[in-house]
Amino acid sequence: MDQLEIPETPYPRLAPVKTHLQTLMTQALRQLQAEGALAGIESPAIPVERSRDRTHGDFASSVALGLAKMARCKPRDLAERIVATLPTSERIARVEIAGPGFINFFLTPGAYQAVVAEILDQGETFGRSTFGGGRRVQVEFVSANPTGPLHVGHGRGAAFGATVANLLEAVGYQVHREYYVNDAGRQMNILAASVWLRYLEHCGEQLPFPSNGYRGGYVRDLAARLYTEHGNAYLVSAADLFRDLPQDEIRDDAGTVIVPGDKEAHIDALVERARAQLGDHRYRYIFELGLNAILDDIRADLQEFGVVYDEWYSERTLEERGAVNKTIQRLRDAGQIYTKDGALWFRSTAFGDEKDRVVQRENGQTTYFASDIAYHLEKFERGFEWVIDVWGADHHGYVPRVKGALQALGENPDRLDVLLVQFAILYRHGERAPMSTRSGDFVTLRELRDEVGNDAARFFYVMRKSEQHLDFDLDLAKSQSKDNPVYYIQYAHARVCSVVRQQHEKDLPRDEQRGRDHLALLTEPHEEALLIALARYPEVVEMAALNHEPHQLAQYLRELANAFHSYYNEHRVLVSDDGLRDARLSLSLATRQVIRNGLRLLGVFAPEVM
RNA sequence: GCGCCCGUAGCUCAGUUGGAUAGAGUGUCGGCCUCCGAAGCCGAAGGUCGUGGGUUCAAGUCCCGCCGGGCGCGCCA
Repeated sequence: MDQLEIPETPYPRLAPVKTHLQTLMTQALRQLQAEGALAGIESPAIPVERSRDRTHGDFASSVALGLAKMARCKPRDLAERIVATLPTSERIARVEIAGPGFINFFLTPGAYQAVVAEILDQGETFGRSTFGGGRRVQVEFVSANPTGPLHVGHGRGAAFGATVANLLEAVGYQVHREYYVNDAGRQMNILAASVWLRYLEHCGEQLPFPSNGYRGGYVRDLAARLYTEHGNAYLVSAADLFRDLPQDEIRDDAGTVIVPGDKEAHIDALVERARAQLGDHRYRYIFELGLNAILDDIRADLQEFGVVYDEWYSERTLEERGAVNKTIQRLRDAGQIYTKDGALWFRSTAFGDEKDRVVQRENGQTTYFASDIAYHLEKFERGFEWVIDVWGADHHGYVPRVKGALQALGENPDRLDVLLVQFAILYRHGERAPMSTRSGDFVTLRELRDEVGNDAARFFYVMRKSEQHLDFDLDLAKSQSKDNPVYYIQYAHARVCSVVRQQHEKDLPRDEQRGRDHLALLTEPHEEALLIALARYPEVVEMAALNHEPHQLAQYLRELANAFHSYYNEHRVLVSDDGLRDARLSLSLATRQVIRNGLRLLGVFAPEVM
């Protein structure tokens, strides 16, 4: 499993120029060692990074600062010796020592310009790498219970998970995208009961709708559909139905308890009653009706959002195979199960959890946790070397118990990474949009997509670090101006397309080879800045992928677009000189390619015209 | 109370895994279209990085204590 870990060295696999510099410095250090200096020092990882400040060159290394103590000399002196020993390279214009002992590298113009040809050669594969070596990683995300339509919170998990998956694929992992469908659990029974109760109301029955039932409008819609298609075939007396049930908990609109009760016991009993009164066949029909309608809606919603899955994994199939009971048995065999108060408990405290957890309730039902253990165990058994779960941050307390269970079963919990995504808060006209799941009054993902469009939604969702609360400004997402980063980036792409159209309209000849032959003419400061931005792309993709940080890519694309807009504003592409014109067209096309590649990873469309 | 996450420009956020003088966008103020799309560009102003210690050549970044905000702490999922 070691090979799956993100390498300890902060510089796992770097863009060609960086590795080139590292190689040169490694050679220099070896040379110094051969000469007797730096005795006893193991060849260290050599830090090289892009300089923040242009006066510090293009790349900087702090090796000398790190090794000075062991070498027992001043950092600047060590830097001097390394630089003096450094092999020459045509990609390096000059090397300087600065500050406390940094080694600053200044690249030759040719080293910048080469990236244009590289991008044009590689096309849509530019920025991809083989870092992952084809290892199989599973990314499970969204996995919302099919008890209602997706809301805006799920949307962030969808955009984030899909982008993380795309990024990992881009750096060479074999990615399996999966949605875990909770189609077996108690919540589904509650949905079925809710639909049926609304149906009874539709038939004219009076009844106290349970506090734990699903109240969304879609439940009534399903109930109405049941009535339209089957009339009174599912009608029973509501009075009989509710007789002698455990007292429900009743609250007023403000959420204050008016009548105390056990809402869980109430709803469970109600589900049982429903089953008994309807009989297996009719009950099953309503259950399936609700499940299928909602799941179809979720599937379509995500697909329209550009989120596609390799597999929709059914919890029910786990149960039907007996996997849940088998897993509990395995935990029991491992000595980690005990009985208390009639329930079965997993001793998760033995694995760092705060308290032990129930896997089977007193009434015999296995818990959500139990099937989740079975599911995660099965992920490993299916051959995934690395498993990533994307969860809402409110589930963070759940992490230790799942990892603990895996450990108890002899699996390595480090093979599971749980990425937590904070909620998104919608703002409209500077005001917080109401968002309450309790009453069923929430903004759905579909409503959001309809309002701001898929592109803006995808981009805004991943614009911020996932563990950061997201303020989603609806008005900004809809605006078509530079204020809106999505339009800003897309506009840069469309602009290049427009230049190409102009070139055709003006009948200006273009020769790709001539463009490549004249890349050396790209020496304007704006051109240099753009070339550097383009060269950074593979590094950005790699860092974004390995750290699970799509926002890095989003941020980068804005910077790249800015570099292009600035250049475009300052210089004409379609100049009369053939060589310069073709070189600038090549640069523009390379920019378009990178924007397109980056947006694709984010699931955002790259338009030719806007 | 305990645990996890977050405190960086008026606002929304980055900050290259510990590097050099902390950066963008937005907002405010001021400039740029006879010229490839002004859905754009350029400039100015704006900071005790919540706070107090510690670690070291070097801390916004790592450790500890406070302060403030969010979430979690069910035989719910």
